[in-house]
Amino acid sequence: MSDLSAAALTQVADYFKVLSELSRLQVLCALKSGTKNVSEIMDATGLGQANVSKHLKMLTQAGMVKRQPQGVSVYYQIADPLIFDLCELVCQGLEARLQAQSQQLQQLEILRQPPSNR
Amino acid sequence: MSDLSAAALTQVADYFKVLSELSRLQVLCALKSGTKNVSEIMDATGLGQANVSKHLKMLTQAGMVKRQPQGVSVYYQIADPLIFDLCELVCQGLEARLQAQSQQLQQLEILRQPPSNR
DNA sequence: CTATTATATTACTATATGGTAGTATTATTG
DNA sequence: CAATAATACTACCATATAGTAATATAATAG
Repeated sequence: MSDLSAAALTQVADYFKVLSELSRLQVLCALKSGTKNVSEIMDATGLGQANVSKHLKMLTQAGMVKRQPQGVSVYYQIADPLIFDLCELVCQGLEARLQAQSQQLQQLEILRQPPSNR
Repeated sequence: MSDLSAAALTQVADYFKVLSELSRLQVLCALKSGTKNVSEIMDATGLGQANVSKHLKMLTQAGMVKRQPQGVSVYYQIADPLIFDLCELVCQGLEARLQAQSQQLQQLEILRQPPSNR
């Protein structure tokens, strides 16, 4: 757990770090429906050009996205569908937690009823 | 993809962000084998006291870890086993990528054989 | 070759955060 | 109550990084 896998854990942490920014998740979501070039990604996400370019570089280096120049523009596509499995799992977890919280709130509501007699 | 789920994507990003640091993954791994108090976590990870405390706070707020004071010490345990499923998936993905890379290296090796005759 | 368009890179600022020393808080013991 | 031990909090520094403006590079059209 300590020495041996510290390097491995670092790689896992780095992978998660790429997925830990709204803008990059937006780029990935924009590519979920299919291949897009940089301009199309900018339109889909509303992010600036330099910004999109930077994020795409990170995503490419992380192996999550594949880059293919085509004429004057460059098309990108999802290279690692695992990403969406991960997001799906996290969403399910968050959803479950929200439901639990709303249940707790309901119970508080019940307790908050003013005493009917006394 | 754009407006509606931006808030949802932010939550997903925040979740990943908690998992995107080596120290926090080390804390989680230390807790994988069972409940531990802060001192034990410090021993297992080699992290400083204030540092562990801060990370534990983040992990608790993210719902990944459960806090239970017991006498003078405070015990923590994994509250969300999903974490390890996520790490497992990422590890598998990284492993697959490494294998592919080593395969590519092998092919390069073959090409690098010096011409036997001429 | 020149102009134009698409993308990438660089330099910079503002912000966020990991680590740590010092201090505060809380529980236990005598 | 005083002393001690375990944990939490605060203030601070150093570093990393998201966003952006300006510039560079590459490909195509004329």
